[in-house]
Amino acid sequence: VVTFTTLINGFCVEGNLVQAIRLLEHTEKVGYQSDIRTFGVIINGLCSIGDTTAAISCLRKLEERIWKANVVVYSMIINSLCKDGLVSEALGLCSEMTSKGIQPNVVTYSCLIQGLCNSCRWKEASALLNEMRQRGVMLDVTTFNILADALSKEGMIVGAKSIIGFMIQMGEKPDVFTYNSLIDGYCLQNQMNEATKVFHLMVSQGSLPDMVTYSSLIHGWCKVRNIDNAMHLLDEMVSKGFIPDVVTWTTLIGGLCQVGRTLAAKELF
RNA sequence: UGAAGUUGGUCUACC
Repeated sequence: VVTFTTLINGFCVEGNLVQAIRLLEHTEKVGYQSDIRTFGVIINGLCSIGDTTAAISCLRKLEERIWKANVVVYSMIINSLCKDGLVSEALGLCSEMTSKGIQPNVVTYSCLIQGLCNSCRWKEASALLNEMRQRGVMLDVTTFNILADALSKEGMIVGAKSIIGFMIQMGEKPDVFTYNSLIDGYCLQNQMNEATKVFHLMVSQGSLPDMVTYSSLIHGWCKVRNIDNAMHLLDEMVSKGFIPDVVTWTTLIGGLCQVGRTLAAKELF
C-alpha cells in the first residue's frame, strides 16, 4: 500500500489525476486495501488541480466506505475552499468535522485564518485565534507567518512587527517567510530603507535571503524608480549563486521600461 | 518507507 500510495502521489503531483485514479483502482483490483492516506493523496491531487467539488465527493465516498476521515483530509479540503474564496463553506466543514469528533488542529486553523484574512473577515479570524487558545492549540511558525503576511499586505506593518515580536516570545524563530512578508510589506508602502533594514536584519539573524527576497526588493526599487539599486541587487543575487527567474526578469524589464530605458530593457531581454 | 497549511512579478478577463 505504501508503494502504491507513493506512486499515486507521483501522478497527483504531476496533475495526472486520470492515471492516479487508474492506479488506485488497479491497487484495489490486485488485492491491496487502500487506506486513508491513499485517499489523502487523491483528495490533495483533486484540490491542487482546482477541483474542490470532486475532492468533496471523494471525501463523502471515503466516509461511506471506510472507517472515518481524519483531520488531514478535512484540512486539505478546508484549505482548498479557502483558496477558492469559499470561506463560509470551509467554516461549515470545520463544524462538521468537529461534530463528528474530529478536532481541528493547527493546520486546519491556519488555513481558515488565512482564508478569513484574505476575505477581510478580521473579527472572525481573531475569534478563531481565541478558540485555538481556549482549546490549547498552539500557534506555530506558519500560523505566525500567515498573520504577519496578512497584516503586511494590509499596510499594518506595526501589527506585523508586533506579531513577530510575539512569535519570538513564544519561542518561534522568524524564518525566511516571515522576513520576506515583512520586506514585501515595506515595499508595498515604498519604504525601501525599512525594507533594506529588514534584509540586513534577516542576514544577521541567520536567515539567508532567497529568490523571493531579492525579487521583492528588486520590485520595490523599481516601483520607486531606483533602477540602479535594483540592478545592484540583481548583481548581488547572481554573485550569491541565484539564477534570476522569469519573475525577476519581468520585474526589472518592466522597471527599466517605466523609466524610459527601453534599450537597457531590451538588453536584459 | 506513503498524504495537508505560510512569502515575490507581469499580463488577461470580470466587477
